Amino acid sequence: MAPQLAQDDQDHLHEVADAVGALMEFWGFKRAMGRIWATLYLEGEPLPAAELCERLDISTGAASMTLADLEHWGVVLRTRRPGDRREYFEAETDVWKMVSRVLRERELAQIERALQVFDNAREAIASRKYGVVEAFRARRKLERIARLSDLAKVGKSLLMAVVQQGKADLGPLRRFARAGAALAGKRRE
Amino acid sequence: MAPQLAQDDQDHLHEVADAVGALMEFWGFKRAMGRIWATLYLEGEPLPAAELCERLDISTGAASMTLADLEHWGVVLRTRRPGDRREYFEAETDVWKMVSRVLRERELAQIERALQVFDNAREAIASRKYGVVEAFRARRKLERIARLSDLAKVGKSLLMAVVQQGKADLGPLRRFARAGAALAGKRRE
DNA sequence: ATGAACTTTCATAAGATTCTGAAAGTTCTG
DNA sequence: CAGAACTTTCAGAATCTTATGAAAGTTCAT
Repeated sequence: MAPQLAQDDQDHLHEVADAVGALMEFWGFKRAMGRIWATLYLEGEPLPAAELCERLDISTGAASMTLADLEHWGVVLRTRRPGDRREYFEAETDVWKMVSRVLRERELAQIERALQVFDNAREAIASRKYGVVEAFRARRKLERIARLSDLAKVGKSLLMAVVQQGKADLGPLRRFARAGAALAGKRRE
Repeated sequence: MAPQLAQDDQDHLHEVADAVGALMEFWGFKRAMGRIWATLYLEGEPLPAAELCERLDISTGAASMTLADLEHWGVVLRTRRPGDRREYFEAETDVWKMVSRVLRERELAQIERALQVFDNAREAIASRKYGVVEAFRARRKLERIARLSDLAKVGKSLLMAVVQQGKADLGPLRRFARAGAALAGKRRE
């Protein structure tokens, strides 16, 4: 009803889309990805690209490319309607699926890469003979690289655990989350 | 011993510094921050800025600014030596302290901001009267924003739990980490 | 106080990323 | 199969980020 009363809603929805955009940008994606996905997600029904261009004030080119990215990450899917030449886009609604995929494919890969380098370096340093003076420093370097490895492994395991839990069900994760919240002493909501 | 035999070591250390730089960049910091911190961390003893400029091939300006950043994040500290006019820089060695501070001050803040927006929007939409047709869509939007909130809250609680655990001791976290690793079924190391 | 030794600042350059929009490419309908 | 309706591509523009290095600012031994 009252199409111009709904303007307020539009504003808020737009803000939500921007917030998601900011989060995504923070996560190393393009801001536009978050904005488009959120818009589709909130809409709940497939929208044509032109509609997104208008709502988000982006060019057709940007929309096309960004939608391709989103599709590639499996968070938006493309559908057609009989008798309509346009393509419609719909948001993947299983948010956890999206997040865990990113964790798996991006964060984990990043950590893995670093671990590789750490191990290489450790091996190389360990397998060399040093004079008495250098030996001390070399030992310290080894020890510190080992600690970096440890940290990376903790991170890796955390990620794996989170992804694994979430794969089966969001439930267990929620429990963990609640425990954490209680621990840290939160207030409202 | 054999200063040019040590070249290999230098290469590996440089790689480690770059790996840390990449991780930090991935986390939304400047790559140079990671490179400098790692160099100092591996060195184990305070180094003057000029040394860093040379080793990492960066300008004095970049070194100065980046070191200021690192200092601001509390991951590098600045010391002086009697009879030496230069300032020496040393890496904070409590890596966990660094990470948890970032989690607390940055990631958490980011999530908090988004939660705020989500709640605002929910309230605004909920407190409006809709016609029968719009009511359906509004309800769906509400429901979806709520789910975004849920996810953000899970993330927030995870972060808080991790930070909290780590504050007391890295030990508990390690246990969690191992559990996760076992769950996910890893192989070597 | 002076000035040599360092450090910080900041305008400008360099580099990287993202956006635009028109041209080229597709895909349907009639 | 012609052409209208859309979509993709991509070279260039705009924007954002990071680096440079010379000038200005400090600090300290004398």
